[in-house]
Amino acid sequence: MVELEGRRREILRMIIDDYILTAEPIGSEAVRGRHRLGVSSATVRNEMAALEELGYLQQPHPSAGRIPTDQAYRVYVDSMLEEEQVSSAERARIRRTLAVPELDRAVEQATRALAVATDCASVAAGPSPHQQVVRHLHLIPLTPHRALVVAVTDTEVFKGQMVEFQEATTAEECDRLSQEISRRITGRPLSDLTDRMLDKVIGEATLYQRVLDQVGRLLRDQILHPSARVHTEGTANILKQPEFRDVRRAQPVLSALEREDIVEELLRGGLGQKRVRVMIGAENRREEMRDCSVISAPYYVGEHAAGVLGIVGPTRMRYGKIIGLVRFLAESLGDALNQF
Amino acid sequence: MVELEGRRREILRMIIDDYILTAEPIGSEAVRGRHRLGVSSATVRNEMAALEELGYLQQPHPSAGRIPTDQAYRVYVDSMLEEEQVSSAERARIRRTLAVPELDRAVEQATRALAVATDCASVAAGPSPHQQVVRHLHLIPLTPHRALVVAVTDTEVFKGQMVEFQEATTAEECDRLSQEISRRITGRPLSDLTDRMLDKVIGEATLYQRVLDQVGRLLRDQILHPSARVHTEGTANILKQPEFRDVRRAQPVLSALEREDIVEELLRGGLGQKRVRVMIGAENRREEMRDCSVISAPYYVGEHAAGVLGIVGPTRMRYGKIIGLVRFLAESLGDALNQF
DNA sequence: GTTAGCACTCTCTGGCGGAGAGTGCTAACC
DNA sequence: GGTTAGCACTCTCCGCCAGAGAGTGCTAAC
Repeated sequence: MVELEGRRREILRMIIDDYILTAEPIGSEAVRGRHRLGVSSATVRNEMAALEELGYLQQPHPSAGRIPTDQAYRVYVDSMLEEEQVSSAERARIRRTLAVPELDRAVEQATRALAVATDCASVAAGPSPHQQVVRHLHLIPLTPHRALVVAVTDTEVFKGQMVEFQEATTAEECDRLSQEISRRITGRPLSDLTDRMLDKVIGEATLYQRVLDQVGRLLRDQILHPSARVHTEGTANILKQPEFRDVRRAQPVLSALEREDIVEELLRGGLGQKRVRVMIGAENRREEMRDCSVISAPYYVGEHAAGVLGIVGPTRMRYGKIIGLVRFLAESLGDALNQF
Repeated sequence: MVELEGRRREILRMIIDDYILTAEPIGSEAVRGRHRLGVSSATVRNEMAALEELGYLQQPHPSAGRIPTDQAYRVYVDSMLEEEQVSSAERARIRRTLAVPELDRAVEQATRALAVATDCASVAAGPSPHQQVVRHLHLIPLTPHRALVVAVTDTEVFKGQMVEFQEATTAEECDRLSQEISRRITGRPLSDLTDRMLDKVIGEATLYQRVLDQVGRLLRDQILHPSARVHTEGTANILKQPEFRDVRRAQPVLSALEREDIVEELLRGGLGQKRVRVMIGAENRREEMRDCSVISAPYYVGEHAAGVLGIVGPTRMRYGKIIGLVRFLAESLGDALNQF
């Protein structure tokens, strides 16, 4: 990729800025007129032709203005962006909504706030399962044949599931069993908890084989299996964008956003990143998302990235504003969670 | 409303049947041709004019065919419908997906199955909160200052929330407190659990005032507050319907379906109904839903209606097939839940 | 009561022409 | 050499029109 310098670079920036606001192809005269450029439209035209040659611009049809390519958005985001600060009024408002006593709900609130503020679909993934450690595991006896098993991880997520005893079991037996399982499972990262390991734990208490199976299922399905940890909000916002006025374009995107596995896949990469990550158009692996950008950021609990949140919108989006918002929400959510 | 008899009634039925399949206005010639009617198109025209006069048909524009009104769908559903049976292969397939060990997930699976089978948006509301009784309430000590409170209702729903102690509390104290609260709250319908009642319970244990506040919040916000109990699936299916090819028509519907309070409101009435309820077009109170029909049915756990599930689709939908499916899924979900 | 026939109305489609927007190219200019 | 004015060219968009097609309501005859 060729480095852009001086005026040419400025012109590209103007075109992207204008296109983001208007969603209309930008012509040479519009560039010269709206911004006080000391050159004629013919000169701008020459530059624009060069920018097209370099792969930064494209024409929807031969005599229309130009629109930015994914590559243009890429340099725009990487080196032309003025990240907008979130207004202090909005900061305060958002912080208040995050003051809820539970991780899941705080994440949900953050997702919602993001959807409202950006007019995009907003997504979040909860704690990355493989780094989690089960801190507590309790069996709560309900009837002689039923109990509720509750597991709490180090990131304060808890999950429960009903388990059934084959034989009647007293509350005391249940307590004992609870402690027994707890002793072997807690403090150990869930990523270690392969089926084999679980079998070993189970082997020593064959009487409660079935209960242990069920506990294992809880851990695997509800805590390890990450899809249940995805939040999505504001997908209908996608329809407000002019590029998705055509239902046939919008439908695949909305369908994809309904699938937790796809959302999880979109966000997964963001966890490794230190800060805000921007995936533009075809940079997203998913075919359905080739007209969309995904902006995501991990949120931290203590030192480790507990999860990711972000937005999905058209590639033509207000990157400056939205990156600022995603960054702020990731930080705020982290702050809120750290208060636990 | 005038009773419809004989041929006129048959013609209306044909028009509705055809329109449901084609989504195109139906003309007199089409009615005569597709079904072997022993009369000419002129006669059909006379009948159609009468049906329009009576409010059953309308013309999108003066020289188009006719389409059914909400009123037409109403008599269609009430008295012309052959409810389609769900194929035994599909019955088996759906029953398998519902065999999960937990109410919430069974409801989720049922909603998903419904969305896939009907190509409509599918919604469900969990157990009606006011009829619920808390059966078990446990405090699980995590640290000296934190515990997880878990409540289990008679419909096997459980919810948890973190609570904080102002002063360090031992596991034994925590257990004692747990039993104390449990004794006073369990077995009592949640609808009795007004703020005043809660205060009375709390009054006797002022030391743990704050914990009790938090327990109260759990019960009110998570179990009483029904919005968290709404599932929605397949909203993007709405976009597949030709009547929603125009984004401006689809957007309000999708936005409404994203709001849990609206979905809950749509379903609420269905709980009282003994069986399948069909709300057609403007029969729905919500302005956004005037182009949609909602078909819902309560599912039973034992003798009492535990929740409602159903679909939202265009008024032009295959009522026969979908009513059959909703009925079957409500029954199957009830069966699945009764096995607990 | 039913039907054939017909005039009427409306939509839909394709073609056409002009306006408008934007371009690339060329030649002149600094 | 970079810049610019001018111009021909291309393409979309819009309104217009005409013809085809669909469907109707009305009338008069059966």
